[in-house]
Amino acid sequence: MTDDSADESDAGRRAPLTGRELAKALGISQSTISRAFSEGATISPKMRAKVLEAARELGYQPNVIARSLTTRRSGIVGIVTANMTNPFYVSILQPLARRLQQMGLQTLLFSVPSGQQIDSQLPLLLQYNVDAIVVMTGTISAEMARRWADAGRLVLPFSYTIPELDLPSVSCDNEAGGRAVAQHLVQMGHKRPAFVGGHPHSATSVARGRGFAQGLEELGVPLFGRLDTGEYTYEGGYAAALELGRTRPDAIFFADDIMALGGMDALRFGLGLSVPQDISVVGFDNIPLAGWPTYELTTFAQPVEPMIEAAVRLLTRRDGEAVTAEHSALLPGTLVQRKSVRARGR
Amino acid sequence: MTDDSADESDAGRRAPLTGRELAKALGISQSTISRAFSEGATISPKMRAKVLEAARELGYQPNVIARSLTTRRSGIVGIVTANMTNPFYVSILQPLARRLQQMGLQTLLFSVPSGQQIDSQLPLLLQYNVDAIVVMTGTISAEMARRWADAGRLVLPFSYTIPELDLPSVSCDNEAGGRAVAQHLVQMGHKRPAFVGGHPHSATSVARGRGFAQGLEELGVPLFGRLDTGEYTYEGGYAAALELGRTRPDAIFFADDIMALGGMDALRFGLGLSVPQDISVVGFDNIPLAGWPTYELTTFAQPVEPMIEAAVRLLTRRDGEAVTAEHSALLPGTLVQRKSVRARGR
DNA sequence: TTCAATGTTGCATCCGGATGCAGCCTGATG
DNA sequence: CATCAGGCTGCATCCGGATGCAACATTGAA
Repeated sequence: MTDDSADESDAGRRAPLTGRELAKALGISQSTISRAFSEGATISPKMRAKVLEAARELGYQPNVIARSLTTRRSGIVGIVTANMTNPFYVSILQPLARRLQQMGLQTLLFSVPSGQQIDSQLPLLLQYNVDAIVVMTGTISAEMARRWADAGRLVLPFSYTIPELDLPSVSCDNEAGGRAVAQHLVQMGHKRPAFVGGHPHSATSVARGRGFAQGLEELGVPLFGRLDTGEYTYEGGYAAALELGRTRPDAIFFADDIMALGGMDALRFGLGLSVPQDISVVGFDNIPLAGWPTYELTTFAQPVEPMIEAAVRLLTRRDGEAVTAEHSALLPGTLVQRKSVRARGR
Repeated sequence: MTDDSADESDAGRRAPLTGRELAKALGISQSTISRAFSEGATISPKMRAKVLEAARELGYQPNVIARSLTTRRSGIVGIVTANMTNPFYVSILQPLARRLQQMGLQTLLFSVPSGQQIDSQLPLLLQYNVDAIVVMTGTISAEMARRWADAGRLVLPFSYTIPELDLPSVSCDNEAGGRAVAQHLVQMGHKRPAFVGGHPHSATSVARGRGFAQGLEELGVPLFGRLDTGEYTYEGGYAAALELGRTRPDAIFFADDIMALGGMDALRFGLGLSVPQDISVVGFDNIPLAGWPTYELTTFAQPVEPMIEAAVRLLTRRDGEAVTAEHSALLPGTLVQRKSVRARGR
């Protein structure tokens, strides 16, 4: 634009251009630069265009850190996760991160020991002016949740809920899913269906188990057996299936896919049973592995896409609108029938 | 401590305590607070203790954002990844993130479309004053790499290298791995070994393939077939195995495990072959799935732990010491023998 | 043509910590 | 007891943008 802009664009310069430098080059004030880059600021369209054009030319971009110092917003969303070995979480994490990126948000990954209270980690995240956190695991104290709400920060349990707190959450309708599985199994003629949960107190596991048990009860089939020691892992599912399998159920519903796969391997290799000839297996999540020919696992699919969209919508709300439990999204999933369930004659 | 500290600790306060507030409460200056929290600052041990104690009591923690504005360091490490569906990356990401956390560093997750140049994303990361980036995929232009080096930022290719650039990197000795696989297969009596790579130009795939080919050559066994269309995915491996399998090799070495698993399924379910009776399969990485009883995949294990330690060591270097390609860590892996390779008689 | 209302821009200051420099205090030395 | 060095602390200012308020420009109406 102006003449002395030339040396500013010198490729050799180290530090990135600051707003004041750009302002000087254009003969205007730093405030104007700032306004050109903020949405609703009072600035003439002509001036804004001029600034943006010059910025593009000279490679100026507002420094996010400095900005967040005053705005107290960072454009960063924290994601708290444990157990990333579970493919389901990965199949969430990847698209979620990418969607957030598209919306101009960054993703700060936070890995916590499985099942633990995450309170102790949160102040640290607050330090980074994280705008919101998506919690895929663990529990939060009411006290800490309140502190975050007070600070205008959204805490969003994803794919599970923390029943005691008034937090919005995004999850699949787990209870309906459990019920759907029960109906399917009964319809296919099963008489001795069993259930393997993740943890006895995990809200997710409890909901799926409850839906399953109620669905069976409604159809007059008793729950043949139950174990809550699957821990949402392959190994846990393997061990649980080994134990439960000896009692000869004719079907096992696992509260998630990775446990179901472990369970199938236990039934096949540990007990020498054949799935689905000797026993049917159903999972929950519909991770990619469930479709592999070795497993062909029938499973209740979580609506991953809609869940991510719902989360993104909540995360990109303008402040001011408080977001409470009423904004929760409880989305319906669908039963995906493959080959791990067989009709049993009677 | 002092009397008016009482109302500072009032649980109802919204914004976190600032250094100036804490200073006032203690009757000292903000500079002193700052010094108490920075490593090599000139401050008496007694004063530091007093400040830290009061800080703990009143819940003060220095604001990371403000700090990074002047220091130009943020304590954040960016991790650039594509293809998180590959369990290998997950098995790196999780422990790496946790280790970094232990060192007081945060992890900013950056997901880019697979195989793409990541240049366009990097300025954004620089905006966040990210201290370093760990690149698990993609390529960087020399220009951009230089810009980062100039800014005192470490760019660390992990588990692969970008041959043209003078960057340190952490990876497994892929060529040695390929050679070890060749030796094992020949020793087990294979005469028609084939190779499936990820991409024709991927440095990793090329190195593994070269080691394999050279190893075979040294032992006087010709490479029976080769395909570089595996794309590091299950589906790619499946397709490649289908194609290659028809030519009847007696063993296939896949450049990574996930392709190998796809390949095994293709051989078994697509071609009706039995592994290892009809054909042997070897992978690379040693992901958890490789040990599952359905697969029992023989594979060359990457030394994940040492690789992560090496990365953390490079990432936590004090500045000033330039880190160049000479600091690269090329770590040895080990062949894990399971049941997907069978000795072939004459 | 004049005055007011509206629209733009600049000035000054703030966000929370880091840091160069000056001033103070301590203790050791002569 | 005086003096000087070295160790600590406080003061002032900076990092890069955001923003309330005042000043100025523009436009339209009277």
